[in-house]
Amino acid sequence: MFKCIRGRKNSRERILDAAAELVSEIGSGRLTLDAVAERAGLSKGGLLYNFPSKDALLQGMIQRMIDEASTQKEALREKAEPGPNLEARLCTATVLNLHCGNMREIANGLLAASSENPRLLEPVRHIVKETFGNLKDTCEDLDASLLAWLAVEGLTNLEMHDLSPFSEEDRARIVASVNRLLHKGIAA
Amino acid sequence: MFKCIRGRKNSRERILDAAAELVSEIGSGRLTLDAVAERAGLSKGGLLYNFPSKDALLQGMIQRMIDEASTQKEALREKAEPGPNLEARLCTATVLNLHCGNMREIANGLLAASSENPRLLEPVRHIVKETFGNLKDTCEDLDASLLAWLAVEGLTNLEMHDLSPFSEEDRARIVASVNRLLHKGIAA
DNA sequence: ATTTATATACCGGCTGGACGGTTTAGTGCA
DNA sequence: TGCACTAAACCGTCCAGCCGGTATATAAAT
Repeated sequence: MFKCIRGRKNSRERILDAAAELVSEIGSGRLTLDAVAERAGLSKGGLLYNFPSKDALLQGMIQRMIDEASTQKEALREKAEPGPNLEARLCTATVLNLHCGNMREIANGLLAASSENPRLLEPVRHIVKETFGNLKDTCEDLDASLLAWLAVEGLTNLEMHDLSPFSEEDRARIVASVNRLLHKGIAA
Repeated sequence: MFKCIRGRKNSRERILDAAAELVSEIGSGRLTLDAVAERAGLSKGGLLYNFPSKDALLQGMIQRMIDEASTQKEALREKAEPGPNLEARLCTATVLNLHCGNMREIANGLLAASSENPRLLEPVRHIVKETFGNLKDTCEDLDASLLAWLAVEGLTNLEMHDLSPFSEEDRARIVASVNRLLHKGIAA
C-alpha cells in the first residue's frame, strides 16, 4: 500500500499543490484540469484517477486546508504559553501560519471552491461555527478574542486576493498588536 | 441624457444588481452573460450594449463598489463626531455599510473579478494602499486603527462567502467592540 | 518456474456542451 | 433619424468528463 510507481512523491499532494499555486497565478476561475495536470506533472487521465471530478479536487483542497489547520493548532496547543484567551491565540496563530511562507497557497482552495461551487464550503462553515463556539465558551475576553480572530481573517483575505499593502514589518507589527490585544484586551 | 426608455430604472444599475445577486446565489465562477441578462430583464444584446464585454461588466461592478464606498465615506465624514482615529472610524463604518441590508451584494464584484481576471482588482489594490496610507498619516493610534479595519474586513469577507456564524446581536456586539477599540485603544 | 489473472497508476485522444462574443434584422420611442 | 434596445441564430474556443489503452506490480494457478 501507499505505493507510487510513477510519481516520486504522493500524486495527490502534487496535484493539490499545483492547483493551489495555479489559483494564485491565474485566478480561481481559470483553474482547469488540464492546467493542474500539466503543473502536477501527469496527464489529465491521471489527475482524474486521483480525483474523479473537479468538485472532488476542490473538496480535496478544502479538506487538506482543514486538516493542516487542525494539525497545526494541536501542535501549537502543546507548547502554548499560559495566559488569557488561549483558544483565540491558537486560532489566530493557526490562521496566520496557514498563509505564510510555504503554506501561502494552501487556503486558495477557499477561492476556488467559492467560485466553482459554494456548497463545497460547507465543511469550512462548520469549522467557523465551531471556532466561534469555542471562543465563546473558553475565552476570558470574548470581545478582544473576536476582534483578533476577525483581524487575522481580514489580513489573510487581503493576502489571498493579493491586495495586501503591508510590508513584512507592517505584518509583524499587526501580528504583535493582535497578540497584545489578546493579552491585554481593549482599554477601559 | 440619462434617459431610460424601456427599463423602469437605469439599465446599467439593474445589470450590476443582477450580476451581484447572481454571484451570491450561484458562485462567481458560474456568472454568465446569459444569466445576468435574464435576471436583469433584458436581452443578451442589450446587456452587451451596456457593457461591451464581460470584463467591462466586472469592471463596472468594481467601479460601482468603489464609487459607492467613496460617496458613503464622505457623507459619513460630514456628520462625524469628533474624537480619535477619525479616518479609521469612517473606514470601518463604510466597509460595514457596504455589506449591510440592501447593499449586501455590492462587494461581490470583488469575488467575480478575482475569479475571472485578478487584474481587474487593480483599482481596489490602489484604494487599499491609499487607505493604509491615510490611516498611517492621520490616526492617533495606528495599531488599534489597523486592527479595527482588518476586523471589519474579516467580518465582511466571512459574510461574502456566506461563512459568518454571527447573529444580528453578535454582529452588533462586534461593531460595538470595533468602535470601543477605536475610541479607547488596546489596554496598556 | 512459468503462465495467467487482477489491481494499481496512469496516458492522451475525443466529444458534447457551455459560454463569450458577433451579427443581423427588426421595434418603439423621442 | 438616432437611441436603446429585442430576438435569435451563429461561431470559435474552452473544458470536464469519458474511454480505450498501457506499463508495472502482485497474486494465483498450473
